[in-house]
Amino acid sequence: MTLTKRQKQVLDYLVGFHNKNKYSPSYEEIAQALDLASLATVHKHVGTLERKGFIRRGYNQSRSIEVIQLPRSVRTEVIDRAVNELPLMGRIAAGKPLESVEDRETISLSDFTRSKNAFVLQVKGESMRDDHILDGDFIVVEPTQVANNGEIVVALVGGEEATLKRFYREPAGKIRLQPANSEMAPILVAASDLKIQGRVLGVLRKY
Amino acid sequence: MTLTKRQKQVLDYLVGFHNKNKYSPSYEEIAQALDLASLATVHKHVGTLERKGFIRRGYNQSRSIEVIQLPRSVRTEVIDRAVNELPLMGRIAAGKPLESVEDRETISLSDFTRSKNAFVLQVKGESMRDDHILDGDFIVVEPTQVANNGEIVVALVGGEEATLKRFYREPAGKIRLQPANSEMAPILVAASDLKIQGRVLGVLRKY
DNA sequence: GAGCGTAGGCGAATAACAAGCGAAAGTCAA
DNA sequence: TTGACTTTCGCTTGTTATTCGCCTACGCTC
Repeated sequence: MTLTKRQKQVLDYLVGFHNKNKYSPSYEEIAQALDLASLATVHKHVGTLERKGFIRRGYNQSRSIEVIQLPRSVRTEVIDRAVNELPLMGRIAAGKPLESVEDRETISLSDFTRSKNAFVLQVKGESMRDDHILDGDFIVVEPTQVANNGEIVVALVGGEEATLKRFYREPAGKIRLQPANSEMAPILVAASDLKIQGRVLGVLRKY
Repeated sequence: MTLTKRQKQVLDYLVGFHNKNKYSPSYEEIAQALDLASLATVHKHVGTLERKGFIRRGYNQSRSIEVIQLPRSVRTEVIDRAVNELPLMGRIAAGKPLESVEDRETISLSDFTRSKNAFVLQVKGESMRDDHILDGDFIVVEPTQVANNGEIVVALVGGEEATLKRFYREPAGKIRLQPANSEMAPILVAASDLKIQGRVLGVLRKY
């Protein structure tokens, strides 16, 4: 159940009043606080809040309004969001102080996966350095058997060695696995000797 | 069920608004936030989100949109696994077929944040290229006013321009902001002209 | 490339509901 | 019984949601 703006104001007042006085206000007092001229309006608000389950009260009993505590699920929701999604505040180097941002786009790991069963590997070695993937970085990998030219893949050469390289088709059914490091030579293998394990969707780095 | 970019923006706004106000926005307010001229468009988006099961609402009732949270049981399996945590399968370039993995370590965004209120910025420009941070990368930023030598910081120079640079203290109360790009010169400023906005905890890149 | 489905969009008219009023009548506990 | 409350009635006036017709753009299939 949700509240409208006005209903929330009424509820807030009820909570505040009770916190202060340990008893609940009369309709007259509520009307004054909310600048209402008619008790009928107050009555309607109170009725609505009761119907929606935010308060309880005794029929015809004065000052009998009780605020019902919110269940924990609300709190959990907030925390879960905070942990798993980070707000995207904008772009940097645009020349602005990046303060007040109302957009509230968010980033979560799912933005990096798309397919449901991606996994992460930690990179060892410098073979992709010139592609800005460093020793210790984490790569998000989508399992697949095929790849397109130029994509970064995790591949198994000759059934033994797993490597991280860029993938290129060459003439005569050959595949070239190209490291991004001028000190390393490309690997040329027959397509039959190569088993692609996955394609790289993203990179994560932790300082 | 998946969302389009626009739909996600709408949902993000709904979540943000409700977190802030504890009640939901009117269609008018949604339209303004998303820069839409017609309420009909908002209505269609809201309808779609409802059909896809992300929100619930009362027919003809104002401000009645509720964002649906998955029950805890489902959440643990689906979200925590697929969305927020990815299995860490091991290290690559170690020479193994990376199949059978029993370790089941996981990576989640919270591994990148530590502090509770980190946020994300998208990098524009090439100023940190030699540090392997590229145009379009996302950086995870922890808000802070201080930094240590050599850390990458988001800083405001002269109250106007926000930049991403490495931070170094120099003699005589000067600060040097060092880009990681041989074509760019370092910036030297008095400490009083510099306001640090945050420190970079990590980098996320999406291909 | 024509045809089709879906997402995203616009404005304006219409329908529902929320919020308000005043006055009178009803309840309850001291 | 009385004073301090709460309920109820009919009616008005915002505020919001819904709907209709029509448009563009994109990706897919035949």
